[in-house]
Amino acid sequence: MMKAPFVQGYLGYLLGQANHALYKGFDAQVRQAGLSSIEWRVLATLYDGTPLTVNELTAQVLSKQPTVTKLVQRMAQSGSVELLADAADQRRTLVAITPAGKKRVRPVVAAAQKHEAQVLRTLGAKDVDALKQLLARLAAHS
Amino acid sequence: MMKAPFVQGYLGYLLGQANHALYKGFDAQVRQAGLSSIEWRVLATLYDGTPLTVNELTAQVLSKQPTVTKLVQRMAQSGSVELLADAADQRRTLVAITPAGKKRVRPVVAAAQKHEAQVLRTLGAKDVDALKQLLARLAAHS
DNA sequence: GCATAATACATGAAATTTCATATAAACACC
DNA sequence: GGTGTTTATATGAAATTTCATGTATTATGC
Repeated sequence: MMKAPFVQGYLGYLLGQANHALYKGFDAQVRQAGLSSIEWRVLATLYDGTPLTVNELTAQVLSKQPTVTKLVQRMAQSGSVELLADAADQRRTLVAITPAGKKRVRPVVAAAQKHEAQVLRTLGAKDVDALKQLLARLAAHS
Repeated sequence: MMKAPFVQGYLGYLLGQANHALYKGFDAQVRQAGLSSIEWRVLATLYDGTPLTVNELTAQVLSKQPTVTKLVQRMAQSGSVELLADAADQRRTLVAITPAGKKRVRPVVAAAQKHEAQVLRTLGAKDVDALKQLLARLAAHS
């Protein structure tokens, strides 16, 4: 009997694998909308919320600050987002989704919701709920 | 009362956030060992298992094949891994961890286990177990 | 066994990400 | 209200990643 490799039971590994598996399910939709995975994350985050600062967005999209600065500059060029000054603090740059950006992600958001519903049916609503609770707790204090 | 933004309840988002939060906890250890996060994933995956092909490794480290090809070439230069031919299939390249590579990750693996134990105490063993089960199911069919 | 298709990996050029650092605005305190 | 500190973002150069495609090897159907 072989001892299971270290990573197999490691929480960080399992999280990564689950995340990857889930994303693969509709990566195709993201590409079809002409988006990269990180652009998808940006637009999904801004989709129905208020504008965020570069720093806030950095935390949301799990990347580094210079990456996000340049990413949103490119996305502003392509018209998906708009960069605004913050009157209350001139150091900040606010990032807002544009109507064109919304239009572009809308089908992907719909696909994501559909995909989520599919997972919900597969795993069962109760378990998905439990999973979300646990993930939230993990994100909160670890 | 404000409607919660779409992403807040989205499973993929929660997975990403949890993953990120967990990793931040010992990112410092990884850096201290002179590793990037992806090099850490490679070495953790190979740590106590058998050599893997580039393709297998690609799935494990959640990246693209050319990325992994070049990554392991650099890591072979730096002595952390070794690239071997597969006698059974000459198209394949096997990637194995070297003694030097093991030595370099060992403290990080230890830190990871310690960190995991910490999370276990915080969330409770039972819940962590449930979480792992659910993640495994999610990774299996989504 | 030969032709064709499929698989596994490598590679060059282009795009993106990252690190280190710069800049500029707000804050703290005397 | 000036000086030092911290915070928020930008930027240049270097490193990495990605896309498209190339090459070599194995599998398949005839």
